[in-house]
Amino acid sequence: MSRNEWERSLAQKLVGLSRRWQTLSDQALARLGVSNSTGWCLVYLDRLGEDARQSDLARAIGIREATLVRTLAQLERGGLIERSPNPNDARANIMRITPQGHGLVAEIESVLAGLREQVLQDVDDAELETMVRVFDLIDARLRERIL
Amino acid sequence: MSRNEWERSLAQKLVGLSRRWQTLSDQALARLGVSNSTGWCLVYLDRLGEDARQSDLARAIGIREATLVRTLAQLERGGLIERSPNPNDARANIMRITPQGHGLVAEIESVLAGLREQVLQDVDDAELETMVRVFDLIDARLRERIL
DNA sequence: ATTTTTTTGTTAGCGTGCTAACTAACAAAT
DNA sequence: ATTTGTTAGTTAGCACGCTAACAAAAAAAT
Repeated sequence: MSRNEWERSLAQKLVGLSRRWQTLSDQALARLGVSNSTGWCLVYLDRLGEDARQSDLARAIGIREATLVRTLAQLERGGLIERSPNPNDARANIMRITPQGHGLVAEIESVLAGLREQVLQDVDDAELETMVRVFDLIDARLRERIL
Repeated sequence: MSRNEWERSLAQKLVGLSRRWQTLSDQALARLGVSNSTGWCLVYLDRLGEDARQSDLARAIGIREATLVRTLAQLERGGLIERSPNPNDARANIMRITPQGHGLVAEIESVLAGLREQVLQDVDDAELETMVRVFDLIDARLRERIL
């Protein structure tokens, strides 16, 4: 197997893996009434606190602001967050997690952690750290080529 | 950093990486008039030959048949493939790559290989093979939990 | 021969990422 | 003070994955 074939194999498996993992997360979170996307959004919002901007949240999650808008609207519709105008800056919103939403955060993290544990059970610590390190290398190259 | 934190890190980076890689592939292939999805579809179709079923093609690419239908329609609209009824089986189509489409296959593969080479330049052979191996481990667990 | 099951492909509609183009508000420069 | 630029958020519309439900044909079972 040539280097090129290994590379192609990696690229293909990466994409399929990512897709399946997200699908599985969606299924696992379904009984909580959130998806992988909305769930992560809630978790990060909780972590960042109430003085975070939507742009901060988007960056933390790794999506565009424009994409986040829809996700937030879904969470708001579901009664998990509320948005109100920011008195200090009329452009910005203040995002607050409702009590109902707050009660979900820990559960979401727990479900996702359990899923990861199962899915990664065959991967030892050294391999795990290698993967993360290599992902960072790859991501750096991707980011410098994007745009 | 706990095992759980490493696992979360891996999951997050995986998804972001996959998304960015696809975006970059789309950009790189744009001047050929195909996207990452339609490009791969054409490449696999070429590889499988003309007696392949749409279901075979979908499985090879790793997407659902229903998803493939739209992709094939795009390729057909672009004049890169043609579909005609299969005389041996009235349910099935015969998919043929047009001369124009055929001329693109090698170029698509070349562009994608070049991109991979750049993006993976910091990853040595051992790491590459480790990644592929671990991906297979993870994928097996994912697949056994899906549905 | 008829009924039942499986296969093949399709449509419809959802979810979630993206870019481009926009408004409104704030900040900086002149 | 006015112009110019930047930042925050939004909308509109595209791409491409998915599931569910379907029609038509083929294959298998009775």
